[in-house]
Amino acid sequence: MARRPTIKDIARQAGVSQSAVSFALNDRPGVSTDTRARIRRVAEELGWQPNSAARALSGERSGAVGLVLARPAHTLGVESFFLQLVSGIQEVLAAGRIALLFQVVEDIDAECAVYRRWWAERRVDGVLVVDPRTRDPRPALLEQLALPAVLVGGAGGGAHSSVWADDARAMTRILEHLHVLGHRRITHIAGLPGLAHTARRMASLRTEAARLGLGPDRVRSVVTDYSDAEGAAATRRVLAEPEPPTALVYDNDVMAVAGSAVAAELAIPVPDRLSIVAWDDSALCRVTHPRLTALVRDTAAFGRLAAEELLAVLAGGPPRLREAERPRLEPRESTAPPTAAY
Amino acid sequence: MARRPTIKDIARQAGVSQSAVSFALNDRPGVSTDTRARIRRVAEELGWQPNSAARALSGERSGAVGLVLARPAHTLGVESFFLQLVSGIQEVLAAGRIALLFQVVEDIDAECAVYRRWWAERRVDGVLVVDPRTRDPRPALLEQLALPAVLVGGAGGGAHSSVWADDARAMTRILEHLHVLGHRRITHIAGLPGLAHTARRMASLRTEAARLGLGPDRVRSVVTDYSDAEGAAATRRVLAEPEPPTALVYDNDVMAVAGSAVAAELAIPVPDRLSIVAWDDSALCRVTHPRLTALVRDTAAFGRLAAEELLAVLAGGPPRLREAERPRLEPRESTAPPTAAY
DNA sequence: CGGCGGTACTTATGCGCTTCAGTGCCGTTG
DNA sequence: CAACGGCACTGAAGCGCATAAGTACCGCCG
Repeated sequence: MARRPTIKDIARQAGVSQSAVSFALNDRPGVSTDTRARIRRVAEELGWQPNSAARALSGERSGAVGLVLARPAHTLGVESFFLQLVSGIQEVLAAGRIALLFQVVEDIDAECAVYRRWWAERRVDGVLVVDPRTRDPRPALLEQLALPAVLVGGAGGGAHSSVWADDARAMTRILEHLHVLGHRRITHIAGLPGLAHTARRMASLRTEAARLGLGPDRVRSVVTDYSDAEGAAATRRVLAEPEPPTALVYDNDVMAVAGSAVAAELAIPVPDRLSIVAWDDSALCRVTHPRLTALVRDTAAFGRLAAEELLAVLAGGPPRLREAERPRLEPRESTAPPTAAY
Repeated sequence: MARRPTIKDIARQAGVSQSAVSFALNDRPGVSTDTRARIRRVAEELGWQPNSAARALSGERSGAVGLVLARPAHTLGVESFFLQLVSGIQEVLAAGRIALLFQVVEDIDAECAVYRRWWAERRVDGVLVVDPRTRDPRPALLEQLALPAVLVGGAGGGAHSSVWADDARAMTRILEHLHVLGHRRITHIAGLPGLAHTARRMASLRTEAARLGLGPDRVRSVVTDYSDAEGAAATRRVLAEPEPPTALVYDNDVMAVAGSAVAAELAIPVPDRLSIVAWDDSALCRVTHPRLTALVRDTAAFGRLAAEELLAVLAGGPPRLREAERPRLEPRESTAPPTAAY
């Protein structure tokens, strides 16, 4: 591998000491404008870039942050959420020349092990924690390790910053949409019950249903693991009931599409006899026939917000609770008034 | 942040010098079995882990490899391929305590810039290059930088190792399946024409069609950008022709699902009047109705193979061409003999 | 019994950078 | 005019580890 220039090379060529170079390149006082410019020029010419290891070693900053995704292999990858999120995160990180360490593991214990290792190896300056849970061991661990973190989708509170979306309000919005159309029997096909946002959505569903005068016999949640298989199974189950719901709200796009396939298979017309709403929009919702009404969020923006907040925390900022842009309901062909005939 | 133990701490506590500790922990000769065991025990007790920056600085190894994904934002995330691949990659890397730097960028120029930066900053020891192209600037760049690399899905040749899947054979298999069923007018909805594997598939399609005595008027490829939108558009276009194909082969699952939705919309029964095959299986292929016949590959295994090869290259091994497990065609309800009536 | 080779260590140096404690110089001030 | 403070810069130490170059000791042989 070709030898890469160091500040020593720059110092020699510019006729100054190494520390002058370091000062100049890091915008620190103690170097005259002329000298600074000269040093900058030489650095440019030589194509110098700081050696991240050396910088990390002396500066106590690794210049990298971590993100670990704990998902059993079979639920991996059909969701559009993550790559979008990561894409947004990196727009912000790249500007600050921060690298992203990414790891996918099987479960939350492995995730904790990764944090410990990253901490011990000083690999990362901070982490983005996704999929916050109702009973979550991670914040305590990270606090103990004093590893800066931002909870992506967290509810706030505790020592860490959170960025969050207003799930409660979004759920209210969806229910309102369905209620106005005339639906009175609505089932929410929820995701993993342990996840904080699932709990928030379920709670909001109950509250809002009560407000509309609809009891748990008419509006309720059933939980799944987010996979297409469980989404389909849950759909089959509720549609087989004597008084099936006239509308289904799915916690992600994959389950919504799976559910819509089940309806097709059972020859239940959508939206005439069954309305379908997907939480999170993606190409999937537009490739089904009919296309699915979906709750649209700007996931990349969410990622940007999370990354910005992590940078703020790394810069010494206080923990904050930051709300993402409000999601928007995009009505498509899969929701309509329930036909009286059914 | 709590102070993390260093080899100095271990040395003090074990009553030996720092180098003895280094030797002991790195399985190098020059330390007695007893001392080695004692040092190991102390290290264990203190929960010591090597500081990656220090190791990188003195050892010239960063202990990390990189993967960059160049995709325009809108085509991101609906495919199951990547997270599966990454998941497989990490199974192998985690065992060797290698971290993965992951970056998603807009295009290949940005990707090259990332390689340059990683190289200059000594962030990574090597990279995994995905989506090889027919005219690809990346191998030359990486060779110039002397950055070890493995081409994931490459065709071999040149200075780098490749891991690849036998696309030609898989295409032959698909055509054979359709031909046996009686299909004579077949259209391949291909992905991005610049990608090497797309080119391989298209070439194989031509060769095999010729062998079966089917000219380009009956069997051909049309190119897209892999997105659901273009997949749908292409489907609409070819189905509107006077003599539409009786079978469509899609280069990914997303387009196959989009295409199947178009068929539903046009009230073209699948598989009676139109057979559909998806290249790459995922939950998507199982949530449509009918479920899609798909070319199943073990993508995680592909990732493992790629990571293993990269480790081999980093260990000084010669460039090799390694073939992944053969893909398998999984017939489902979307393929059947074309009904004579149509 | 001197020398020799091997084992089991220690000491010292360096990786590339940051940073702190100087040093020399100049202009200002009482 | 001596004392002083500030500026522009240098020198050196140190981050945690790897490693080359010693050193001390032991057993063995001629």
